[in-house]
Amino acid sequence: MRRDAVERSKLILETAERLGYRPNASARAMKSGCFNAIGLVQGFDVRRSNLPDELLVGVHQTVLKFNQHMVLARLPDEKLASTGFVPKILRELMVDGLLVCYSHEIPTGMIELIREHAIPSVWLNVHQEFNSVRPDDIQAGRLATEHLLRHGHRKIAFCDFEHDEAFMFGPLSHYSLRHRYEGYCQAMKEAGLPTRLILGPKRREESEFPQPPVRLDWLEESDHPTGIVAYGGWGLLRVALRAQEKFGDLRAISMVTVNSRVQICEDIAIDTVILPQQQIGREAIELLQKRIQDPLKSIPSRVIPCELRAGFSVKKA
Amino acid sequence: MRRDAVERSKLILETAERLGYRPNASARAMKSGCFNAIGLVQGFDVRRSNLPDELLVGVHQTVLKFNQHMVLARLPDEKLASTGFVPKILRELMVDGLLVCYSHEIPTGMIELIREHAIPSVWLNVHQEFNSVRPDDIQAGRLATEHLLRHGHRKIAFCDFEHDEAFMFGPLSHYSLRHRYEGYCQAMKEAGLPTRLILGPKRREESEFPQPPVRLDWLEESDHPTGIVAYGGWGLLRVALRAQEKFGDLRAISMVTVNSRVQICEDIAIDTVILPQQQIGREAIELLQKRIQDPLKSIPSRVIPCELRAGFSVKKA
DNA sequence: TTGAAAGCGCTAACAA
DNA sequence: TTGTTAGCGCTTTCAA
Repeated sequence: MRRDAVERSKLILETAERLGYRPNASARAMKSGCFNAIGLVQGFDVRRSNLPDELLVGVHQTVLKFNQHMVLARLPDEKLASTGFVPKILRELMVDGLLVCYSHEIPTGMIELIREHAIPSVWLNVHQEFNSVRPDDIQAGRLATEHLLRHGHRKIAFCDFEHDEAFMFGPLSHYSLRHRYEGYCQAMKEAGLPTRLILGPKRREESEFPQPPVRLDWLEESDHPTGIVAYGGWGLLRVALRAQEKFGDLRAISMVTVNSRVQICEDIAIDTVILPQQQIGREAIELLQKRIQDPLKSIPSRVIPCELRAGFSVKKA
Repeated sequence: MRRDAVERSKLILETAERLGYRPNASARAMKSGCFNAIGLVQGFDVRRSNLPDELLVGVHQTVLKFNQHMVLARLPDEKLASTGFVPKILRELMVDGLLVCYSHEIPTGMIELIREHAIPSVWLNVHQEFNSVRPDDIQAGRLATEHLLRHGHRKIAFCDFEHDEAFMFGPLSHYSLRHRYEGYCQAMKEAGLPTRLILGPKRREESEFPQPPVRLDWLEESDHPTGIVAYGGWGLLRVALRAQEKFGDLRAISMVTVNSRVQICEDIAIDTVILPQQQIGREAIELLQKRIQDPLKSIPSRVIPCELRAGFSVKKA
């Protein structure tokens, strides 16, 4: 009997497949009351809501584990600012929760819109106490600095070649810049060393030309820094090339940066504090499951530590 | 009466909004028989299925117009190769059509899997006669070459610093490389000039270090090319730097490349044949609508012409 | 003009 | 163990 049943169910499954039967996800959703879907909300502007590939990989892997799928909602930034526009993903019921990816200049009303509609949501890379996941940028700054200190450097500067001071301490900058700088300052203070902040002229839109030159004047000082902790970006190449010119060595200035992956600069792999993007994606989805289960309960944000990956851009001082 | 009805319906809509009512997309899908959703299928490996941001923007804009949303399916490449694994997006009914983004090394069985399940689909950036959208890479190669010819160059080479010959003419390379080369050859032949192909040693994985050096030996020849058409990638920077060293001018060798956007190389905007990614995204979605309406009818692939955007990397010969 | 009901495909609960 | 049915939320159709 039992044996019979097993065989029969097997036959049924085979026949179903042969006939190309596929269960209807909508019907199942309606019955079960949940969509098995997570919405990913971001803007059209990449810089507003940058989503590194590594993070997406983490997200997809985890979503797969929960047998969910992702619904992508890329929202037109201008329309969102204007009155009354509500994107489809908020207007209709179609996902169980939202992953919100706005790190810079979050569109007006986005936050209220999401709260009003009471959809369980988790934010990526924003500095808020609850319901978000982000890397520990303070620790990242520390790690980078301590790495240079371990190599005997004493004159270490923190550099961001792409932003000026007004921007860095203004309302439009991302907290990660200030946090990494803070971590750098902490490490320097603990080592009893003075801090130094080197900022650049503000660069223009990426597609614009010409860009203002990267600030390299500090390299001309007799007592110039021997190591730098960089916020990111491509300025490091210019530093290396200038070092090549001046000291005959691309690696004359030791450099550490913070990034999602190791960046190659003139065939030199940069020593990098790796942002744990994949893990961030994973934990964000896991956090979101909890929020879906109990939408009213806010959950403390998760702050994920970073790891240093040594390259070839740091020498003994 | 009529007036009354209008006011009443307004009141109802307001109340609905106030109470946070949102129609259930699944219920609607079940009733209407269509999901108003497009699935985007890609692999985890970025190089296998690269999806430039511009293309996604075009896709999202168009999908918005049709009141659809995107479902993202990132498929684990290994599992797909192994027997029996069928991803959720194919296993269940949840989208009206698929946008398939595999340009390189399409996983075994992916094609049959999609055909077997008979889901209307459009492929991106593949060389097939029906149901795909891609840029006109032959024309791209021509445009780049003609641009150099117009500037008086006669010794023009086609370069790809990242692949060797075995790869280029082997089964694993992307058709776009051969097409761009073909376009280059056509233009040179029409001008009565000899062609020259410069390939590099194969580069290793992006994250690996060190990379083999870019081939620059041709620059040492007395009769070296004065202009190059490049397939893409970062080799141009090395050429410019070598030109700087040798001729005291970063722009001594005129360079044109093909890319989704203008690339800045040592503050020089490269003359670029722009791949019309946004339009590709748009047309792909439009094509997909037709396929959804009539799934049995194959539609000839659309080949989108490119445009040249002048920069500062081409000088009169 | 307004209201009731049927049915989309599925599953969980219930009856045979 | 097996087969039947109710109902998820929506829209369309039909009846009042």
